[in-house]
Amino acid sequence: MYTIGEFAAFGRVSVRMLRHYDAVGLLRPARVDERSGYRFYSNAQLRDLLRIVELRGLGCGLDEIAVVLEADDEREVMRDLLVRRAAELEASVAADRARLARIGERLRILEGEHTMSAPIEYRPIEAVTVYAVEGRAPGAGPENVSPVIDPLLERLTGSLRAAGRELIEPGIFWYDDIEGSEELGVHVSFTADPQPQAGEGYDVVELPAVPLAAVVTHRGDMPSIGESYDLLMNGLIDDGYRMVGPCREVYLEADDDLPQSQWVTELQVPVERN
Amino acid sequence: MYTIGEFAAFGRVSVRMLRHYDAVGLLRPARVDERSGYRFYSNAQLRDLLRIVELRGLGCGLDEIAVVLEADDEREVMRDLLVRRAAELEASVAADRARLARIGERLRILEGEHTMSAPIEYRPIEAVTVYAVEGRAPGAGPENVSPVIDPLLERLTGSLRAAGRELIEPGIFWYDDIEGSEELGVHVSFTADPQPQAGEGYDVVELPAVPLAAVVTHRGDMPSIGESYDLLMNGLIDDGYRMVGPCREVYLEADDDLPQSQWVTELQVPVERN
DNA sequence: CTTGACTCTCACGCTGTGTCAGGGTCGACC
DNA sequence: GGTCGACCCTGACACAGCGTGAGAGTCAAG
Repeated sequence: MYTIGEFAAFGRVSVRMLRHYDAVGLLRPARVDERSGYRFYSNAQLRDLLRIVELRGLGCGLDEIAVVLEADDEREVMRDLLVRRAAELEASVAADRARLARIGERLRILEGEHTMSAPIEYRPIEAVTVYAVEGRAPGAGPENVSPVIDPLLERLTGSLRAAGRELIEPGIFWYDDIEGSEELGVHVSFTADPQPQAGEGYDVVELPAVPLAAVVTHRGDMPSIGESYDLLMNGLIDDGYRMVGPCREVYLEADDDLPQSQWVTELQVPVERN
Repeated sequence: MYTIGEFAAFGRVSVRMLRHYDAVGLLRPARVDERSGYRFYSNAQLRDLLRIVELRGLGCGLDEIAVVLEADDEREVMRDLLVRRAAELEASVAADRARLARIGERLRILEGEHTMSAPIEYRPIEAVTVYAVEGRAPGAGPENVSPVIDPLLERLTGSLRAAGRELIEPGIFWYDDIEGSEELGVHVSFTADPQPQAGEGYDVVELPAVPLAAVVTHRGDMPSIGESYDLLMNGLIDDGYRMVGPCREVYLEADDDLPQSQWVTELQVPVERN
């Protein structure tokens, strides 16, 4: 029998936490003195405590730990928990890495920005007809969108080749919000023939003319395109415009045999004067 | 001027959050209708909103973001924040990696455990005099302790060699709690000469005899020693004993020219019968 | 005028932990 | 037997960032 203080010292846990574990039913003291309310723990419970501190150290939730402690086949449940937790950790590491990459990009922007001006043009855009495919990204931001783009592009080029059509530059991507969903609609397209023809695996879409758009030309690879987006968004607000429609990316020079650092992409966003 | 709903859609934030940002003073609406209480946002604020969602996405706290938005030299402050955040993320990734490693180890134990029995011996241990050095680890667990061990070992072997003494096997490590601190005392030692002699850079310590200790022999490398500790702790509780003192590790066969997989280490923990 | 979409405030929930206040209990020492 | 210091008790508030819900007011279109 240990007092709560001794017991806490064994597990290197705070007394507060032992009381909390009692309150939530995770680890009830073996005996509670009726008169004083003092908690007493048995050494059989030391084992549970060690489990708890270990699993907590791995970041498992108290409810998950409770399941393990109460399980008939502890090993089975424990293994499940650990495997699940490992998956979560992998995901967390991946997310953090993505964040680090974005921070790196932002820092580069920050260093360069004070020498760069914002060469934003404001001009109308003509309607254009394209062959397009559509997908969905789980959210905004490059980390969500990039992995969706590639398969879409594959699908589109595949379908167009199968239909015997040439790829006509420029490629045009655009994005739109989906009603009542967190997702982002992702559209990948190539310019259509003069007499557009429907076909299997792609849609014929007419992108409407835009009376006024803010346009910026991005020269460089795709990972750094966020830089140009940033410039565009901030610039148009500063210039007294506001976005009124979804954004388009026009790939003016983006051959596969050209290094990405030499690609030229136009970002177009419909705006209105304030 | 946008209503809260429109504004929320732009930043892909929930309406709830915009109200929250208002409440905590992070992003106050440009205008609030006196009669209805409706919030209205200007497009100049769109820029701040974009900053907020971006920095939130990177995991920055609202208070840190507030500092950036209110800063005179935004770029300066922003860079500081990003650099700091990057460091935090690195740390977080490292921590998660460590957790993953531990999970891997646990899973290995779990798979093996059902074929292994717990060959724990219970026997007295004689007093022994050693030459020792002492350090501190920031907490329990191999991830805290390992990085402390190596420098201590270097220091001890260095001092003993400088004093012209041979290293007498076995090496003995032990750990003890430090009063009123989260830290763990870490002691590294080698057996002393028959007539122990004090010297520069090491202490002469007599490890007291232990009336009864639970002892398990660990055969294998150091990373897997947690497995044996686990076995020992759980085994002695099951066998009806309890820990009454700090743990010792005795390195019976641990020459540097022996592969770690063939090392033999004895774990000794003072116990009492319940 | 009604209806439906939107907005308002206020409030509680989650997690795991620290901390503070105000008061009992225990054991040792005088 | 009294006193003191170390320990323990309960209960409450705080944290960060967001979800959810209740009950009520507002706005614009039909």
